[in-house]
Amino acid sequence: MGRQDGSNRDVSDSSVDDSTATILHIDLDAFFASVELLDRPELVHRPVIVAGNSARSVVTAANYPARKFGVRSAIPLSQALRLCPHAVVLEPHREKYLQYSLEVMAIFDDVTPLVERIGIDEAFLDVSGARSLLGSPAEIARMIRARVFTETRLTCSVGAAAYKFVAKMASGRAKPDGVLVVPAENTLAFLHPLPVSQLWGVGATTGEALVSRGVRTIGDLAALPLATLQKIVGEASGAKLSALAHGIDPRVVTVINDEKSVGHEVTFEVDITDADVLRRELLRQADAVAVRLRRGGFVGRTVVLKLRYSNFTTITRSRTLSEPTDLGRRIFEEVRSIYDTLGAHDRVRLIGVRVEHLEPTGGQRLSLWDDDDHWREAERTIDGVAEKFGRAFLRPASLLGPSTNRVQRGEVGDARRRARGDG
DNA sequence: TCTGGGGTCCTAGGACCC
DNA sequence: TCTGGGGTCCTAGGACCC
Repeated sequence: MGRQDGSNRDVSDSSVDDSTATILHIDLDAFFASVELLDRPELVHRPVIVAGNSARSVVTAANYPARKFGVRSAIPLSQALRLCPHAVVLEPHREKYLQYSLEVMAIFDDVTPLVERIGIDEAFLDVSGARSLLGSPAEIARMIRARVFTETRLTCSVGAAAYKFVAKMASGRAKPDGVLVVPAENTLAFLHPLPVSQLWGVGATTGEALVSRGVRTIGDLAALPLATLQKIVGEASGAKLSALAHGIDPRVVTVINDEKSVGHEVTFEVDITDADVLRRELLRQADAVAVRLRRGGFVGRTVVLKLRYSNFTTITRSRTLSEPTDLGRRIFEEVRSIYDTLGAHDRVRLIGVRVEHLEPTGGQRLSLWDDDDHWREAERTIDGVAEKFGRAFLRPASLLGPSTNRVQRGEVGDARRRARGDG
């Protein structure tokens, strides 16, 4: 294991046999903050926080000088500024982060086709097939880090291990700007002394439940009888956590990541009581969700409304449709109806729309129009026609005869059904 | 001085079917 | 006759991750 003594950031001990550590986890350091600092080099040594400009913002990212004051991702910005009043707060620029992300991921793709992206700033790489060409995992890690820095001026940290979650935990302990290699035979020696809260999948709730029962380290967790653990965290989670604590992780690096739901939500700057404002927001979100569904080539079967009230209690209400949809109108109709049946309610802090149970539309996406404004127009046309003449009107164009207004409208419905693969 | 927005996975109860 | 059990779908909530 490199860095056992915490003295060197890199794996310079050539006696370490790293040939079994073929899974790399690569994590860009303080990613959003680092990207912002590329344009503001004069701030590099000052505490910098990236957060939205709202009274209810939370910290999106913080650089290491800010972290020294206890500033962490996801804490309220107001709290962060109490911890570190002289921090510089910068607004996020997601498009820019995406560009850098693509650049970095392209470097990973040069190393191996087995790249599993995790969010915008992390990835797993299976380099078992790249060793003969590119060297040992530690050498590959060094090469990737050098390329990332040369090409983007961003630093990243790399964990190398025989198992995904060990690689993930190793990169966390290598941060910032470091490498940590955990060969297979060192897996348990690496894991067992660590606090149980650091195990991937153990969050605040589970961590507290375990510590309150005297389970402090991952070693303690491994010693806990499976049935006892399952009584605490449930059957599935118990089996998983127990396996991880024993250094067992069957997950492999997977390139394909099927999307299972698409949603949008927003927290208002002040709580809202006006039902019309909420309905308008639902319409906006339903449209945005529909655009993303179509862009991805999906229809969804279940529509979910999410509300968070002023006291922070959060509810969800869902309905499964008889036919899956990618239409903003249809999604809106459903969430508005759910919302309206909820009746009188408290002040609303957050509202959101999600569509689940996605299916590919089958066949290629409809290419009648290229941009979403035309799509929206088509939706309104279809729904307008349906309201006026009934759904039966939206039959395949072939049944309607030559080119009239009606036929064109019929074609829209037909093309949409074909794009979905159900007609 | 309260608590973002994007997601995934699991649990649990009830309906319903065999 | 008063009672089983498995499987699946649906819904609501919660833990967790980035």
